[in-house]
Amino acid sequence: MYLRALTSLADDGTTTCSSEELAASAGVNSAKLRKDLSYLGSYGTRGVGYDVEYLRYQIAREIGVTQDWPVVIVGIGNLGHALANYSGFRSRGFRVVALLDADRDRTGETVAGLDVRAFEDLESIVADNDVSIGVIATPAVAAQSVADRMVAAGITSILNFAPTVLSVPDGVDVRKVDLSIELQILAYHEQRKSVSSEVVS
Amino acid sequence: MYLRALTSLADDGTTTCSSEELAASAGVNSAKLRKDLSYLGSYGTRGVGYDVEYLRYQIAREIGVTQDWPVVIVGIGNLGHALANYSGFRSRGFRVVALLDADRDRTGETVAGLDVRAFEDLESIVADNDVSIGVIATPAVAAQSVADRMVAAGITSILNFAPTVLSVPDGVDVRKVDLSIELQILAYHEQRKSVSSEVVS
DNA sequence: GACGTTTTGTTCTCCCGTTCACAAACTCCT
DNA sequence: AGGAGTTTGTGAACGGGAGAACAAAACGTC
Ligand SMILES: NC(=O)c1ccc[n+]([C@@H]2O[C@H](COP(=O)([O-])OP(=O)(O)OC[C@H]3O[C@@H](n4cnc5c(N)ncnc54)[C@H](O)[C@@H]3O)[C@@H](O)[C@H]2O)c1
Ligand SMILES: NC(=O)c1ccc[n+]([C@@H]2O[C@H](COP(=O)([O-])OP(=O)(O)OC[C@H]3O[C@@H](n4cnc5c(N)ncnc54)[C@H](O)[C@@H]3O)[C@@H](O)[C@H]2O)c1
Repeated sequence: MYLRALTSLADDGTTTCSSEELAASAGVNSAKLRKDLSYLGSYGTRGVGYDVEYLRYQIAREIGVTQDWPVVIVGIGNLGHALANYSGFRSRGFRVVALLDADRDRTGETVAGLDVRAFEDLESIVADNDVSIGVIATPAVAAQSVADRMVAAGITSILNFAPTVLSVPDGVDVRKVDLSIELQILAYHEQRKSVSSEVVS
Repeated sequence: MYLRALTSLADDGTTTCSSEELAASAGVNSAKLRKDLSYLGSYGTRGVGYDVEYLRYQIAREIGVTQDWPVVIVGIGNLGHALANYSGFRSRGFRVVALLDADRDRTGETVAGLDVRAFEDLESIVADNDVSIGVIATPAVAAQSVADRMVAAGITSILNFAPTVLSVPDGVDVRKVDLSIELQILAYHEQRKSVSSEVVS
């Protein structure tokens, strides 16, 4: 989030910023921001603030997005199409090297300038491109088996969009994005709002 | 997550489950699960476990997804199309009542059986359908102004996909889904893995 | 009806992230 | 050069979530 805020400040032509300003753009408390940054090193100047470009680079280096990370996307349906077409990944240090789908009808289709390839090609693509990050956008029932194949092929980080809990060996990271649950959380708070207003009225 | 795990168990024909089993399907610790459920009430039976269907209904009721929540999606680009076509929302208590876009070329297009309508129609759609949840899938530059319009129209919960911090009045909930940050988190751990293995070798 | 077994509900403790608050460090002005 | 003003970096206090552990409750068996 700080990286994003800094990039945005740099685009606006800002060269220097205080922890207060940066915290405001990132939407957090300034003390938290300073403590977070202090774990990376002492990149600020007391009485002055932080150099936007310098700090931006330091954070990018710490995260590891100064290099380009190759990524494969498996499951080129509704969501897979959107992800493949998204330009924001490229500009933030990620490069989609392959789109894979089990459906023979989709194989050969071209999405965002890339051919959709057969799921069987996973192993060779991962090996050839040194891919360590995989995205799962298949239906939930297929997700675990896709994850297993990914892990066997050498992928060690998975971003999962399917609404299912994946089990993977130690050493493999999984993050999941669950849009239905996000909506349900909103609905819960929404319900509580209307309940409490009913009590008032 | 528990709701999803219970639905999945119910689909498998399971009628009763222990906290241990349910925790395993949800991917959490069983003590945590029991404590979480205890906030809702005492729905289990000691020595037996939980009745799957009964507990499922109780959680759904608590969250507020026994009723259908009307939702509007603004920004029918790559991501908006995917969201509109997603059937999982409907089955989890949400109903997409309108798709809105500022681009006149998109207006009139039909996506997932719904006409894409002009962004100007927001106020009347929200009022007519009693919409309280809005999804933002526009570019980042437009997100804040869309959010402002939503709030003015009466929406009080926003799910934001644009990579930007939204500021909204008190009483309005915002949740954001940031896919680039998810990938960056994976990349960070990935980088640390390779650094530590280099030290070993 | 008493006893052993199973499983929940809850207490207690630990740990970690967040925030406050302030000393240290830097700049600028006189 | 020195003092006033500003802003960082960090020690200390706070709060809350997570897990271990156990008492209470239900069930089955004899
Ligand atoms: N579309 C959304 O907006 C959205 C929102 C939330 C969650 N999701 C989740 O994301 C996932 C994908 O959603 P979608 O709408 O794109 O579904 P989809 O059905 O449109 O696409 C799924 C794709 O995966 C492919 N596939 C199926 N099994 C496969 C396998 N074993 N190996 C490789 N590819 C396989 C299918 O051929 C298809 O192209 C689902 O799990 C869904 O629940 C989607
Ligand atoms: N596509 C993805 O997979 C993906 C991934 C991560 C994040 N995002 C984010 O989601 C958002 C949408 O991404 P996308 O790829 O669908 O972009 P897109 O450009 O394909 O679609 C954006 C849509 O929003 C509409 N729009 C623009 N300004 C508007 C306004 N003021 N009011 C209403 N509609 C307006 C445009 O006409 C367009 O149809 C972006 O902020 C993007 O950063 C997308």
